[in-house]
Amino acid sequence: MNLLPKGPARGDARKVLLDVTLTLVRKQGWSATSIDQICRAAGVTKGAFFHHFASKEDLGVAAARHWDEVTTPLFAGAGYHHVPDPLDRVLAYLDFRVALAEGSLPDITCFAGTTVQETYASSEAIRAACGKVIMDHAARLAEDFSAAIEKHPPRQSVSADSLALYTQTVLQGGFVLAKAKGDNAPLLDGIAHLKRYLELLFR
Amino acid sequence: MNLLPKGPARGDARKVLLDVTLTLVRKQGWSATSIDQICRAAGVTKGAFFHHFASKEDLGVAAARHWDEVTTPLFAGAGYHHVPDPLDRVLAYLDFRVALAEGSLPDITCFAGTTVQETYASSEAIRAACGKVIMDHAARLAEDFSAAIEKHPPRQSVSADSLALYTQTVLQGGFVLAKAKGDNAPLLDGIAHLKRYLELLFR
DNA sequence: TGACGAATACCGACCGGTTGGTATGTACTC
DNA sequence: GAGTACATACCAACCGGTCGGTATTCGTCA
Repeated sequence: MNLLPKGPARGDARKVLLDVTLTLVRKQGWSATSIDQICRAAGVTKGAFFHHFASKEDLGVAAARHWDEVTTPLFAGAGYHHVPDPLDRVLAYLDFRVALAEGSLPDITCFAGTTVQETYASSEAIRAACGKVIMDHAARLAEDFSAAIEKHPPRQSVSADSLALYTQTVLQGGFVLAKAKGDNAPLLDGIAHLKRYLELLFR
Repeated sequence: MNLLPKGPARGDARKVLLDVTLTLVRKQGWSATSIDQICRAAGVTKGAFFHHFASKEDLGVAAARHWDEVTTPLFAGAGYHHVPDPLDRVLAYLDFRVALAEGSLPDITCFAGTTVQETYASSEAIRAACGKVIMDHAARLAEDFSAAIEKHPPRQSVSADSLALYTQTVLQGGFVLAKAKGDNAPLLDGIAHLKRYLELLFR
Protein backbone atom coordinates (compact mmCIF):
# COMPACT_ATOMS: atom_id res chain seq x y z
CA MET A 1 0.00 0.00 0.00
CA ASN A 2 2.46 2.67 1.18
CA LEU A 3 -0.04 5.52 1.21
CA LEU A 4 1.09 8.30 3.50
CA PRO A 5 4.17 10.27 2.37
CA LYS A 6 3.07 10.48 -1.28
CA GLY A 7 5.43 12.78 -3.11
CA PRO A 8 4.67 14.32 -6.52
CA ALA A 9 4.58 12.17 -9.65
CA ARG A 10 7.83 11.50 -11.45
CA GLY A 11 8.81 14.52 -13.52
CA ASP A 12 6.91 17.04 -11.43
CA ALA A 13 9.52 17.56 -8.71
CA ARG A 14 11.05 20.68 -10.18
CA LYS A 15 7.77 22.52 -10.56
CA VAL A 16 6.59 21.48 -7.09
CA LEU A 17 9.89 22.63 -5.57
CA LEU A 18 9.53 26.02 -7.24
CA ASP A 19 5.89 26.41 -6.18
CA VAL A 20 6.73 25.50 -2.60
CA THR A 21 9.66 27.92 -2.64
CA LEU A 22 7.40 30.81 -3.64
CA THR A 23 4.97 30.00 -0.86
CA LEU A 24 7.51 29.52 1.92
CA VAL A 25 9.74 32.45 1.01
CA ARG A 26 6.83 34.87 0.81
CA LYS A 27 5.90 33.85 4.35
CA GLN A 28 9.31 33.45 6.01
CA GLY A 29 11.77 35.28 3.81
CA TRP A 30 14.62 33.88 1.74
CA SER A 31 17.30 33.11 4.33
CA ALA A 32 14.89 31.67 6.88
CA THR A 33 13.69 29.12 4.34
CA SER A 34 15.99 26.10 4.23
CA ILE A 35 16.43 23.58 1.46
CA ASP A 36 15.40 20.81 3.86
CA GLN A 37 12.16 22.58 4.63
CA ILE A 38 11.43 23.14 0.95
CA CYS A 39 12.05 19.44 0.23
CA ARG A 40 9.84 18.33 3.13
CA ALA A 41 6.99 20.60 1.99
CA ALA A 42 7.39 19.41 -1.60
CA GLY A 43 7.39 15.74 -0.57
CA VAL A 44 10.77 15.23 -2.21
CA THR A 45 14.27 14.38 -0.99
CA LYS A 46 17.43 16.42 -1.10
CA GLY A 47 18.77 14.26 -3.87
CA ALA A 48 15.92 15.42 -6.09
CA PHE A 49 16.55 19.03 -5.14
CA PHE A 50 20.22 18.99 -6.11
CA HIS A 51 19.39 17.11 -9.27
CA HIS A 52 17.38 20.12 -10.45
CA PHE A 53 19.27 23.00 -8.83
CA ALA A 54 23.02 23.42 -8.48
CA SER A 55 22.76 25.47 -5.31
CA LYS A 56 20.35 27.49 -3.21
CA GLU A 57 21.37 30.57 -5.19
CA ASP A 58 20.46 28.73 -8.39
CA LEU A 59 17.05 28.00 -6.88
CA GLY A 60 16.63 31.70 -6.14
CA VAL A 61 17.23 32.66 -9.74
CA ALA A 62 14.92 29.90 -11.00
CA ALA A 63 12.22 30.84 -8.49
CA ALA A 64 12.30 34.47 -9.65
CA ARG A 65 11.74 33.31 -13.23
CA HIS A 66 9.01 30.95 -12.05
CA TRP A 67 7.37 33.87 -10.24
CA ASP A 68 7.36 35.69 -13.57
CA GLU A 69 5.82 32.69 -15.33
CA VAL A 70 3.11 32.46 -12.68
CA THR A 71 2.19 36.14 -12.47
CA THR A 72 2.48 37.17 -16.13
CA PRO A 73 -0.48 35.03 -17.29
CA LEU A 74 -2.46 36.22 -14.27
CA PHE A 75 -2.18 39.83 -15.42
CA ALA A 76 -2.28 39.04 -19.13
CA GLY A 77 -5.61 37.26 -18.64
CA ALA A 78 -7.19 39.93 -16.47
CA GLY A 79 -10.19 41.87 -17.71
CA TYR A 80 -8.68 45.37 -17.47
CA HIS A 81 -6.91 44.87 -20.79
CA HIS A 82 -10.24 45.24 -22.57
CA VAL A 83 -10.86 48.75 -21.27
CA PRO A 84 -10.52 50.92 -24.40
CA ASP A 85 -9.15 54.16 -22.97
CA PRO A 86 -5.51 53.77 -21.87
CA LEU A 87 -5.88 55.95 -18.75
CA ASP A 88 -8.97 54.06 -17.69
CA ARG A 89 -7.03 50.88 -18.38
CA VAL A 90 -4.29 51.85 -15.96
CA LEU A 91 -6.89 52.73 -13.35
CA ALA A 92 -8.58 49.39 -13.97
CA TYR A 93 -5.21 47.71 -13.48
CA LEU A 94 -5.06 49.33 -10.06
CA ASP A 95 -8.60 48.14 -9.32
CA PHE A 96 -7.43 44.66 -10.24
CA ARG A 97 -4.54 45.02 -7.80
CA VAL A 98 -7.01 46.09 -5.13
CA ALA A 99 -8.95 42.89 -5.76
CA LEU A 100 -5.74 40.87 -5.49
CA ALA A 101 -4.99 42.60 -2.19
CA GLU A 102 -7.99 40.90 -0.56
CA GLY A 103 -6.43 37.92 1.11
CA SER A 104 -3.90 36.98 3.74
CA LEU A 105 -0.54 38.70 3.51
CA PRO A 106 1.67 35.75 2.48
CA ASP A 107 -0.66 35.16 -0.47
CA ILE A 108 -0.75 38.70 -1.81
CA THR A 109 2.83 39.89 -1.43
CA CYS A 110 5.60 39.80 -4.00
CA PHE A 111 8.26 37.08 -4.06
CA ALA A 112 10.69 39.26 -5.98
CA GLY A 113 10.34 42.25 -3.68
CA THR A 114 10.71 40.14 -0.55
CA THR A 115 13.70 38.21 -1.83
CA VAL A 116 15.64 41.10 -3.33
CA GLN A 117 15.61 42.94 -0.01
CA GLU A 118 17.61 40.11 1.55
CA THR A 119 19.89 39.29 -1.34
CA TYR A 120 20.69 42.55 -3.10
CA ALA A 121 24.14 42.74 -1.50
CA SER A 122 24.97 39.05 -1.18
CA SER A 123 23.90 37.54 -4.51
CA GLU A 124 24.11 39.55 -7.68
CA ALA A 125 22.47 36.71 -9.64
CA ILE A 126 19.34 36.66 -7.47
CA ARG A 127 19.20 40.45 -7.31
CA ALA A 128 19.32 40.66 -11.10
CA ALA A 129 16.66 37.98 -11.55
CA CYS A 130 14.28 39.63 -9.08
CA GLY A 131 14.99 43.06 -10.53
CA LYS A 132 14.18 41.83 -14.01
CA VAL A 133 10.77 40.48 -12.96
CA ILE A 134 9.79 43.80 -11.45
CA MET A 135 11.18 45.89 -14.30
CA ASP A 136 9.55 43.69 -16.94
CA HIS A 137 6.19 43.98 -15.24
CA ALA A 138 6.64 47.76 -15.07
CA ALA A 139 7.62 47.86 -18.74
CA ARG A 140 4.35 46.24 -19.75
CA LEU A 141 2.44 48.78 -17.67
CA ALA A 142 4.50 51.58 -19.22
CA GLU A 143 2.92 50.87 -22.61
CA ASP A 144 -0.49 51.82 -21.25
CA PHE A 145 0.96 54.88 -19.55
CA SER A 146 2.58 55.89 -22.81
CA ALA A 147 -0.75 55.72 -24.64
CA ALA A 148 -2.44 57.56 -21.77
CA ILE A 149 0.07 60.40 -21.96
CA GLU A 150 -0.52 60.75 -25.67
CA LYS A 151 -4.30 60.69 -25.44
CA HIS A 152 -4.65 62.73 -22.24
CA PRO A 153 -1.73 65.19 -22.04
CA PRO A 154 -0.87 65.47 -18.35
CA ARG A 155 -0.74 68.80 -16.45
CA GLN A 156 2.97 68.30 -15.90
CA SER A 157 5.55 66.55 -18.02
CA VAL A 158 6.11 62.96 -16.84
CA SER A 159 7.55 59.91 -18.54
CA ALA A 160 5.62 56.67 -18.95
CA ASP A 161 8.50 54.59 -17.60
CA SER A 162 8.75 56.71 -14.49
CA LEU A 163 5.02 56.44 -13.81
CA ALA A 164 5.10 52.67 -14.28
CA LEU A 165 8.03 52.33 -11.90
CA TYR A 166 6.32 54.60 -9.39
CA THR A 167 3.29 52.32 -9.50
CA GLN A 168 5.50 49.40 -8.51
CA THR A 169 7.11 51.54 -5.82
CA VAL A 170 3.73 52.21 -4.24
CA LEU A 171 2.75 48.53 -4.41
CA GLN A 172 6.02 47.29 -2.92
CA GLY A 173 5.87 49.93 -0.22
CA GLY A 174 2.27 48.96 0.45
CA PHE A 175 3.38 45.38 1.06
CA VAL A 176 6.01 46.52 3.57
CA LEU A 177 3.60 48.77 5.46
CA ALA A 178 0.93 46.07 5.43
CA LYS A 179 3.36 43.60 6.96
CA ALA A 180 4.45 46.18 9.53
CA LYS A 181 0.87 46.91 10.55
CA GLY A 182 -0.35 43.33 10.18
CA ASP A 183 -3.20 44.60 8.04
CA ASN A 184 -3.86 45.16 4.31
CA ALA A 185 -5.18 48.68 4.91
CA PRO A 186 -1.96 50.60 4.12
CA LEU A 187 -1.72 48.77 0.80
CA LEU A 188 -5.30 49.60 -0.19
CA ASP A 189 -4.80 53.17 1.01
CA GLY A 190 -1.61 53.50 -0.99
CA ILE A 191 -3.32 52.38 -4.18
CA ALA A 192 -6.12 54.86 -3.54
CA HIS A 193 -3.61 57.72 -3.24
CA LEU A 194 -1.91 56.60 -6.42
CA LYS A 195 -5.21 56.61 -8.30
CA ARG A 196 -5.92 60.12 -7.03
CA TYR A 197 -2.47 61.22 -8.20
CA LEU A 198 -3.11 59.90 -11.69
CA GLU A 199 -6.52 61.57 -11.86
CA LEU A 200 -5.13 64.91 -10.69
CA LEU A 201 -2.32 64.59 -13.18
CA PHE A 202 -4.34 63.53 -16.23
CA ARG A 203 -7.75 65.22 -15.87
CA MET B 1 50.58 44.26 25.24
CA ASN B 2 47.74 42.27 23.68
CA LEU B 3 46.81 44.95 21.19
CA LEU B 4 44.95 43.47 18.28
CA PRO B 5 41.44 42.18 19.11
CA LYS B 6 40.53 45.25 21.17
CA GLY B 7 36.86 45.03 22.06
CA PRO B 8 34.80 47.98 23.29
CA ALA B 9 35.34 49.40 26.76
CA ARG B 10 33.58 47.76 29.64
CA GLY B 11 29.96 48.88 29.72
CA ASP B 12 29.71 49.72 26.02
CA ALA B 13 29.02 46.22 24.73
CA ARG B 14 25.26 46.57 24.51
CA LYS B 15 25.32 49.77 22.46
CA VAL B 16 28.03 48.44 20.17
CA LEU B 17 26.07 45.22 19.62
CA LEU B 18 22.98 47.22 18.69
CA ASP B 19 24.89 49.52 16.33
CA VAL B 20 26.53 46.57 14.62
CA THR B 21 23.17 44.83 14.31
CA LEU B 22 21.67 47.80 12.49
CA THR B 23 24.56 47.90 10.04
CA LEU B 24 24.72 44.19 9.31
CA VAL B 25 20.97 43.60 9.06
CA ARG B 26 20.46 46.49 6.67
CA LYS B 27 23.06 44.93 4.40
CA GLN B 28 22.29 41.21 4.73
CA GLY B 29 18.81 40.97 6.16
CA TRP B 30 17.72 39.65 9.53
CA SER B 31 17.94 35.88 9.14
CA ALA B 32 21.23 35.96 7.26
CA THR B 33 22.84 37.86 10.12
CA SER B 34 24.01 35.47 12.84
CA ILE B 35 24.72 36.19 16.48
CA ASP B 36 28.30 34.99 16.00
CA GLN B 37 28.83 37.46 13.19
CA ILE B 38 27.37 40.31 15.23
CA CYS B 39 29.66 39.44 18.15
CA ARG B 40 32.71 39.23 15.91
CA ALA B 41 31.96 42.62 14.33
CA ALA B 42 31.35 44.14 17.76
CA GLY B 43 34.58 42.70 19.17
CA VAL B 44 32.67 40.91 21.91
CA THR B 45 32.05 37.29 22.86
CA LYS B 46 28.82 35.36 22.90
CA GLY B 47 28.80 35.49 26.68
CA ALA B 48 28.46 39.26 26.49
CA PHE B 49 25.69 38.98 23.93
CA PHE B 50 23.54 36.67 26.02
CA HIS B 51 24.23 38.77 29.09
CA HIS B 52 22.44 41.68 27.41
CA PHE B 53 19.87 39.88 25.24
CA ALA B 54 17.82 36.84 26.18
CA SER B 55 17.55 35.62 22.56
CA LYS B 56 17.96 36.71 18.98
CA GLU B 57 14.30 37.72 18.98
CA ASP B 58 14.99 39.91 22.01
CA LEU B 59 17.83 41.54 20.08
CA GLY B 60 15.43 42.24 17.21
CA VAL B 61 13.02 44.08 19.46
CA ALA B 62 15.84 46.04 21.12
CA ALA B 63 17.41 46.87 17.74
CA ALA B 64 14.10 48.25 16.46
CA ARG B 65 13.91 50.54 19.50
CA HIS B 66 17.55 51.48 19.02
CA TRP B 67 16.78 52.32 15.40
CA ASP B 68 14.10 54.67 16.69
CA GLU B 69 16.54 56.27 19.13
CA VAL B 70 19.08 56.79 16.36
CA THR B 71 16.74 58.16 13.69
CA THR B 72 14.40 60.30 15.81
CA PRO B 73 17.11 62.85 16.78
CA LEU B 74 18.30 62.87 13.17
CA PHE B 75 14.90 64.08 11.97
CA ALA B 76 14.16 66.18 15.04
CA GLY B 77 17.39 68.13 14.50
CA ALA B 78 16.91 68.64 10.76
CA GLY B 79 16.42 72.13 9.36
CA TYR B 80 13.03 71.54 7.72
CA HIS B 81 11.27 71.98 11.06
CA HIS B 82 11.96 75.72 10.86
CA VAL B 83 10.02 76.17 7.63
CA PRO B 84 6.98 78.22 8.73
CA ASP B 85 4.31 77.00 6.30
CA PRO B 86 3.23 73.42 7.14
CA LEU B 87 2.89 72.35 3.50
CA ASP B 88 6.31 73.74 2.65
CA ARG B 89 7.56 71.96 5.76
CA VAL B 90 6.36 68.61 4.48
CA LEU B 91 7.95 69.30 1.10
CA ALA B 92 11.18 70.27 2.89
CA TYR B 93 11.00 66.99 4.80
CA LEU B 94 10.94 65.22 1.45
CA ASP B 95 13.93 67.28 0.28
CA PHE B 96 15.71 66.18 3.43
CA ARG B 97 14.92 62.57 2.56
CA VAL B 98 16.31 63.14 -0.93
CA ALA B 99 19.52 64.36 0.67
CA LEU B 100 19.61 61.26 2.89
CA ALA B 101 19.13 59.12 -0.21
CA GLU B 102 22.55 60.15 -1.53
CA GLY B 103 24.75 57.32 -0.34
CA SER B 104 25.25 53.61 -0.69
CA LEU B 105 22.15 51.47 -0.29
CA PRO B 106 22.94 49.72 3.02
CA ASP B 107 23.43 53.14 4.60
CA ILE B 108 20.23 54.75 3.42
CA THR B 109 17.66 51.99 3.83
CA CYS B 110 15.38 51.32 6.77
CA PHE B 111 16.18 48.70 9.41
CA ALA B 112 12.54 48.39 10.42
CA GLY B 113 11.24 47.95 6.89
CA THR B 114 13.88 45.38 6.02
CA THR B 115 13.43 43.39 9.21
CA VAL B 116 9.64 43.36 9.32
CA GLN B 117 9.48 41.81 5.85
CA GLU B 118 11.27 38.74 7.14
CA THR B 119 9.69 38.46 10.56
CA TYR B 120 6.07 39.56 10.20
CA ALA B 121 4.82 36.00 10.25
CA SER B 122 7.41 34.36 12.51
CA SER B 123 7.87 36.83 15.36
CA GLU B 124 4.98 38.96 16.54
CA ALA B 125 7.29 40.79 18.98
CA ILE B 126 9.71 41.96 16.29
CA ARG B 127 6.87 42.76 13.88
CA ALA B 128 5.20 44.95 16.52
CA ALA B 129 8.46 46.71 17.42
CA CYS B 130 9.29 47.47 13.78
CA GLY B 131 5.70 48.48 13.07
CA LYS B 132 5.75 50.91 15.97
CA VAL B 133 8.90 52.68 14.73
CA ILE B 134 7.37 53.25 11.31
CA MET B 135 3.97 54.28 12.65
CA ASP B 136 5.49 56.65 15.22
CA HIS B 137 7.58 58.31 12.55
CA ALA B 138 4.47 58.66 10.39
CA ALA B 139 2.52 60.07 13.32
CA ARG B 140 5.03 62.90 13.76
CA LEU B 141 4.77 63.70 10.05
CA ALA B 142 0.99 63.58 10.30
CA GLU B 143 1.04 66.65 12.55
CA ASP B 144 2.50 68.72 9.72
CA PHE B 145 0.03 67.24 7.26
CA SER B 146 -2.79 68.11 9.63
CA ALA B 147 -1.70 71.75 9.78
CA ALA B 148 -1.21 71.77 6.01
CA ILE B 149 -4.74 70.52 5.42
CA GLU B 150 -6.13 73.23 7.67
CA LYS B 151 -4.13 76.05 6.09
CA HIS B 152 -4.34 74.87 2.48
CA PRO B 153 -7.62 73.00 1.99
CA PRO B 154 -6.85 70.22 -0.50
CA ARG B 155 -8.81 69.72 -3.73
CA GLN B 156 -10.06 66.40 -2.47
CA SER B 157 -10.77 65.26 1.06
CA VAL B 158 -7.81 63.36 2.54
CA SER B 159 -6.79 62.56 6.09
CA ALA B 160 -3.45 63.63 7.54
CA ASP B 161 -2.75 60.15 8.90
CA SER B 162 -3.36 58.58 5.52
CA LEU B 163 -1.02 61.04 3.78
CA ALA B 164 1.70 60.45 6.34
CA LEU B 165 1.42 56.70 5.96
CA TYR B 166 1.43 57.05 2.18
CA THR B 167 4.67 58.99 2.44
CA GLN B 168 6.23 56.07 4.30
CA THR B 169 4.78 53.69 1.72
CA VAL B 170 6.54 55.55 -1.09
CA LEU B 171 9.83 55.64 0.83
CA GLN B 172 9.74 51.94 1.73
CA GLY B 173 8.76 51.03 -1.81
CA GLY B 174 11.56 53.25 -3.08
CA PHE B 175 14.03 51.25 -0.99
CA VAL B 176 12.80 47.98 -2.47
CA LEU B 177 12.96 49.22 -6.05
CA ALA B 178 16.39 50.76 -5.46
CA LYS B 179 17.67 47.44 -4.17
CA ALA B 180 16.09 45.63 -7.11
CA LYS B 181 17.68 47.98 -9.62
CA GLY B 182 20.93 48.37 -7.71
CA ASP B 183 20.56 52.12 -8.02
CA ASN B 184 19.04 54.95 -5.93
CA ALA B 185 17.18 56.39 -8.92
CA PRO B 186 13.78 54.73 -8.27
CA LEU B 187 13.84 56.10 -4.73
CA LEU B 188 14.58 59.66 -5.86
CA ASP B 189 12.00 59.33 -8.63
CA GLY B 190 9.41 58.09 -6.18
CA ILE B 191 9.92 61.05 -3.88
CA ALA B 192 9.62 63.41 -6.87
CA HIS B 193 6.25 61.86 -7.82
CA LEU B 194 5.09 62.16 -4.23
CA LYS B 195 6.01 65.84 -4.15
CA ARG B 196 4.09 66.42 -7.38
CA TYR B 197 1.07 64.63 -5.89
CA LEU B 198 1.11 66.90 -2.85
CA GLU B 199 1.45 70.02 -4.99
CA LEU B 200 -1.41 68.96 -7.26
CA LEU B 201 -3.51 68.15 -4.23
CA PHE B 202 -2.83 71.28 -2.19
CA ARG B 203 -2.31 74.11 -4.70
C1' DT C 1 7.87 -5.65 -31.38
C1' DG C 2 11.11 -6.18 -28.19
C1' DA C 3 15.76 -6.26 -26.27
C1' DC C 4 19.27 -3.12 -24.43
C1' DG C 5 22.21 0.54 -23.16
C1' DA C 6 22.21 5.28 -21.96
C1' DA C 7 20.27 9.13 -20.02
C1' DT C 8 17.16 11.05 -16.69
C1' DA C 9 14.82 11.41 -12.16
C1' DC C 10 15.11 10.59 -7.76
C1' DC C 11 16.57 8.51 -3.11
C1' DG C 12 18.76 8.78 1.47
C1' DA C 13 22.94 8.46 4.13
C1' DC C 14 26.55 11.30 5.14
C1' DC C 15 29.94 15.52 5.80
C1' DG C 16 32.12 19.62 7.86
C1' DG C 17 30.75 23.83 9.47
C1' DT C 18 27.41 26.98 11.62
C1' DT C 19 23.26 27.89 14.18
C1' DG C 20 20.97 29.77 18.51
C1' DG C 21 21.59 28.84 23.12
C1' DT C 22 23.64 27.24 27.90
C1' DA C 23 26.62 26.46 31.91
C1' DT C 24 30.38 27.85 34.41
C1' DG C 25 34.04 30.78 35.61
C1' DT C 26 36.30 35.33 36.44
C1' DA C 27 37.45 40.24 36.73
C1' DC C 28 35.87 44.66 37.81
C1' DT C 29 32.74 48.02 40.36
C1' DC C 30 30.10 49.76 44.06
C1' DG D 1 31.16 40.81 49.40
C1' DA D 2 27.52 41.15 46.33
C1' DG D 3 26.03 42.31 41.94
C1' DT D 4 27.36 43.45 37.24
C1' DA D 5 29.83 42.66 32.93
C1' DC D 6 31.90 40.06 30.56
C1' DA D 7 34.97 35.47 28.72
C1' DT D 8 35.41 30.49 27.66
C1' DA D 9 33.92 26.07 26.57
C1' DC D 10 30.53 23.46 25.07
C1' DC D 11 26.01 21.38 23.04
C1' DA D 12 22.34 19.42 20.00
C1' DA D 13 20.13 20.68 15.94
C1' DC D 14 20.41 22.26 11.59
C1' DC D 15 22.74 24.35 7.51
C1' DG D 16 24.06 23.90 2.39
C1' DG D 17 26.08 20.49 -0.22
C1' DT D 18 28.15 15.67 -1.79
C1' DC D 19 27.93 11.04 -3.17
C1' DG D 20 26.92 6.26 -4.40
C1' DG D 21 23.13 3.95 -5.66
C1' DT D 22 18.37 2.73 -7.80
C1' DA D 23 14.24 3.04 -10.49
C1' DT D 24 12.08 4.75 -14.57
C1' DT D 25 12.02 6.45 -19.29
C1' DC D 26 13.75 6.81 -23.95
C1' DG D 27 16.31 6.27 -28.36
C1' DT D 28 17.92 2.78 -31.35
C1' DC D 29 18.55 -1.08 -34.05
C1' DA D 30 17.50 -5.84 -35.04
